[in-house]
Amino acid sequence: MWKQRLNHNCHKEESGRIVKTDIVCNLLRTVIYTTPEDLVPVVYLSANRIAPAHEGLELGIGDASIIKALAEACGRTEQQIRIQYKEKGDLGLVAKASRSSQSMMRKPEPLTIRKVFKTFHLIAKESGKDSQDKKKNHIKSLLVAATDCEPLYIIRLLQTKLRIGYAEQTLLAALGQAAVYTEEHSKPPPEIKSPFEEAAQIVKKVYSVLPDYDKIVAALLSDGVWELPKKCDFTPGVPVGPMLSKATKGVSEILNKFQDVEFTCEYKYDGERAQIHYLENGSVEIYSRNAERNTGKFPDVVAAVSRLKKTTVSSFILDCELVAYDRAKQRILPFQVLSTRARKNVSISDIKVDVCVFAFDLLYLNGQALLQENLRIRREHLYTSFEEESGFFQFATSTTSNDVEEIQKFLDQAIDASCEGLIIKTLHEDATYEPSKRSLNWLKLKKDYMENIGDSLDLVPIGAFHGRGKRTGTGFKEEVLEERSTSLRSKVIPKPKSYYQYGESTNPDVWFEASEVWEVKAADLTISPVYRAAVGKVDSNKGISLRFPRLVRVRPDKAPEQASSSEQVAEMYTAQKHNHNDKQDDDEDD
DNA sequence: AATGTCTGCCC
DNA sequence: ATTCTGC
DNA sequence: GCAGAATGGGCAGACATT
Repeated sequence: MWKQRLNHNCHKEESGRIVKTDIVCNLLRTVIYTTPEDLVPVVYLSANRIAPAHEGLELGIGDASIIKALAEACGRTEQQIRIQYKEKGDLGLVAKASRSSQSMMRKPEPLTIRKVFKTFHLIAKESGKDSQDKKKNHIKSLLVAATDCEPLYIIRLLQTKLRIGYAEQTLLAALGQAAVYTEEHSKPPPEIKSPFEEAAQIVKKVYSVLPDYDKIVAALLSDGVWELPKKCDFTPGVPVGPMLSKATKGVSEILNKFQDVEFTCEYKYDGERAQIHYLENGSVEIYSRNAERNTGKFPDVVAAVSRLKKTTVSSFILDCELVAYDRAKQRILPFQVLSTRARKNVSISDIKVDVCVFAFDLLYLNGQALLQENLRIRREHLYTSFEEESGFFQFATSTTSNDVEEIQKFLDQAIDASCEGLIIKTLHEDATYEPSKRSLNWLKLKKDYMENIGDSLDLVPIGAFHGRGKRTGTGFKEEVLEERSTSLRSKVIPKPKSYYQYGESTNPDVWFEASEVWEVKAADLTISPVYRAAVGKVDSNKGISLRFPRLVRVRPDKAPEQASSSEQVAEMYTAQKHNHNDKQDDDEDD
């Protein structure tokens, strides 16, 4: 009764989301008709997940462990596997090409979805001494039993990189469509014109407020897709997908998009997104942008919101940014400082980096969902539900204006206040909270999105790593990438020049002669434990690196000698608002 | 006990 | 995080 | 415009190794 085979996943050659959705839809229909009890594992594997994000279950397996398992399973050295990985650019393909050398007395049982899913859970649950060996052995057992294209997909599932143009949104659509086909419970309501399309939207929306396949699959099987929103609603205690924003290039684009509607501008704080659930029974949970449970990392935040909620408040869900904060100097601290905080089972007395909550939205209050309310209403509830306390809990600074110069000025103020920029939100029109949707409703404006503004450096490529896919992603269009690759191929040198400065653990696949100049944009400059640009200028041992680096353009008009100098890089670092500490100077250059 | 490697998760 | 690409 | 797949820096924590 549980014979769904893993190689249902072998649809790499198909192109187009519609076709892929149909294929998965048919798989799901088959499972629903034949072995509905398998639908949960089928859906999880198909989503390339093992549990809801907020449950914190992780495989704890990466390329290194996979290479080790692969080497043992096919009787080869790790080095051989690594070389082949470089050739093929895909560990799954390496697995597929390797025949297991494990001598089996008997052919192992064929793999089933259930078996694979179960094994993934066993892998996730191994911990403590020798756990890495145990995880590796679980992987080997899967590889030994795998046939046809199964090794390929087992490895890719373990890497969480299916790379077949198929991911969560396609699964959700397929799930909705399959439910329409297999509807036994109720016909589509008469007002519904395109049931497949609408069923897909229903499942996506439900998943965005209740990201839990166990619950959704159970409800689909028992009551059907048209009842799904009633059975699976937003639930306090379970994280909602946080509303996201879209990048814009400048104030004029914003005025363009929000021509005749009222909007507000808020500081965009540089910290960690947090969704704080406070339930009637007094329990508190803090979730990250990606729905990870972070409660144990922020006991100070739990205390702050509990203390600063007004007495009329019995439950809430708060959307906010947690920002490192120096209470003595009343200053926001950089993200890099926040990231040094301890993460597990933190005691308030051990906290070394204080945090201020900057609150900007309220999704739930005293038993009532606010998601469907306009921002104006939600924000009023927010303001009346909490007491501000400097350095502990503050409302995000905001202003309401549609004047170009005022907004520009407000952006400058935000940057001066150590923020990344602004978030712009409508107050009435399209102003409901849309979980997970990268809708137009929220726009973000950062200096580094604006042309000719923000930090931009002229850099010389001196080393490179081989990519592992067909396309690449940090400012290189395919054509430019091809050009640069061709041009630099003739500049490859066997060893780095004696004057190159690089960390011991920096081992590029190829080194280049200094030959061309690239203009690179970044959001920030940071002190780096690995890179050595301008080493000694700002920190005696560490260099400077870029946050969110991307290629803007190649500068054929510039020679390597005209690239940004160490002095310039150090200056740019020091010029950043945060970095007005006092440090000494030293020697050297790039 | 100290150091190194790997992983997950922030941005 | 940002950016690019096929649909 | 959506969805997916590429890509970046840097930190703590868990284990493994020395």
